[in-house]
Amino acid sequence: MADKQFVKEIADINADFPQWYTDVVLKTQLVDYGPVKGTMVIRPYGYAIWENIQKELDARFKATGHQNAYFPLLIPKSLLDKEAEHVEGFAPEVALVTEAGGEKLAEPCVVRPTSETIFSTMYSKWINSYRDLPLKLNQWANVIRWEKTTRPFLRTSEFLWQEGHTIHATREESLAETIDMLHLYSDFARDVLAMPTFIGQKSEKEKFAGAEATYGMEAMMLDGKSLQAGTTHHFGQNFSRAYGIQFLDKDSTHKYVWQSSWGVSTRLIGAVIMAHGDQRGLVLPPKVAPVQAVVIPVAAHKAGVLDKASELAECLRAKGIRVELDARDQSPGWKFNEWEMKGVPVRIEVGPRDIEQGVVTYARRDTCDKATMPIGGIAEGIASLLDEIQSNMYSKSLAFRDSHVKLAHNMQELGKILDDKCFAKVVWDRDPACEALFKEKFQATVRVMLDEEPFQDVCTACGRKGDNLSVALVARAY
RNA sequence: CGAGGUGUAGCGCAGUUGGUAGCGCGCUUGGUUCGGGACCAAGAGGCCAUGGGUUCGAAUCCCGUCACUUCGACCA
Repeated sequence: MADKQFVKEIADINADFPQWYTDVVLKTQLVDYGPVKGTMVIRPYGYAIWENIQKELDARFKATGHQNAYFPLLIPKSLLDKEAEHVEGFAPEVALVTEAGGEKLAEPCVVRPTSETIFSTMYSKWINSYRDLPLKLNQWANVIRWEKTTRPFLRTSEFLWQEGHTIHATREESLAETIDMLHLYSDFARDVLAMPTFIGQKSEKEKFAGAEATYGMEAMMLDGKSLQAGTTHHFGQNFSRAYGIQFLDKDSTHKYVWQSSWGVSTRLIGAVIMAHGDQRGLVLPPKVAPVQAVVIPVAAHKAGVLDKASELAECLRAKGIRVELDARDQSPGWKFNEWEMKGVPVRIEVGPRDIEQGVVTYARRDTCDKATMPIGGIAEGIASLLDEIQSNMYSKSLAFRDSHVKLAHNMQELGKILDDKCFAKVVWDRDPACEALFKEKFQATVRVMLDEEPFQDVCTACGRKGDNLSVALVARAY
């Protein structure tokens, strides 16, 4: 429940950011811990954020020729075992079902940690001809990965996500899909989550188990740590060979399909919280906020106030704004704080004074500014204010990010940059030993390799020249 | 899985050298309030995480277990 102590506890968000994060997700009633360790109960307020993310993303998937489907939660263990690298990568974290209905199963099933194996199995049955390709499916589902340590939204044993699995006749097409989806994600993060991201290829070490290449979208959190907010994978023919997904091509020969997969999860909610929050709690971008505007009557007992407030709420609702009328019997100040903590973008106050002057008082969450606007045309006014907040939040995030990225020419600089809670751009010769050095010295990792020209001709880590130099983003990460 | 921390009312905590349980918030009822977490009054709510010791007596001391949590290693 919202309380005074909470506002004090998070007074300095930089002092203990992870703690602030945990407090805020629990106390704003986004989630509770589940009875099974590492699981979370997503409460309605938290789930509504996910629903908004789903709605926006799903529309983008459909617009790019994808369809939704659903595949089973339980996967026979033997299916998982077919792709060697994949099994090895996921084995430590799969949950295994060995018994059901009081009897031991003939073959144990894994609870899906991801669904490449089952998609591939079905694809092998469905695909005959090049005419069946491409096939671009997505599913909204839950998966289970038995992680060692967990944090709500960022890493839980069970999480919700979407996973797209596509198969194509050619390598080029499948690679293009992988890259296109990466951009779809980062556009989505920018336009909907108001969150700038870095995109690029993952290092060999950070690659998805079984993939030929993995691409990632990294977002900067307010404490200067990075969060992987989405990934896309190009599998080449690794899975199609393991699962026998073949088609008869125009040239009358059998060929293996080329495959991609991509996903984002409820972790995006965590990303939004950690990218925009402040001392008072959540700050939600209007496009994902469960409640975009809250109407709070002031002196509700006085004649006409409650009527006016509910009339206003109705007017905003008619305009398609997600609005809530808070007519609870609490003092206005109490409500102000609660809704601020919950990150509602706009608060509208209606009191006798406003009514008399034909205005409403509003406060925007992103800047905490308070002003008035005329009651006439209120719906249009609030709608455009929401747009303004959405774009302002992005500008603010972008400015923050850009001022927290620095070039590291050598290891001394890199250490300093990371300690200043910034991201570093390094020049890297792609030697795993250099990558290991980042980790060993600074507990930092190569997040992604950026599509940029090297800013010097030697590797930041080892100082040697090389013909394989690329710019990489190095940061400490969640 | 390693290292710390914490388990006492729904939440946050106090509880002194051992003597049988308290505070704030929240909740219920009634009343006054209402422009930044209002006030008064009356209530309800506890196997002090758990199992074993020590003791006349344990929330308190000792040992074990479990849970949660933070930091590292691993991952969306």
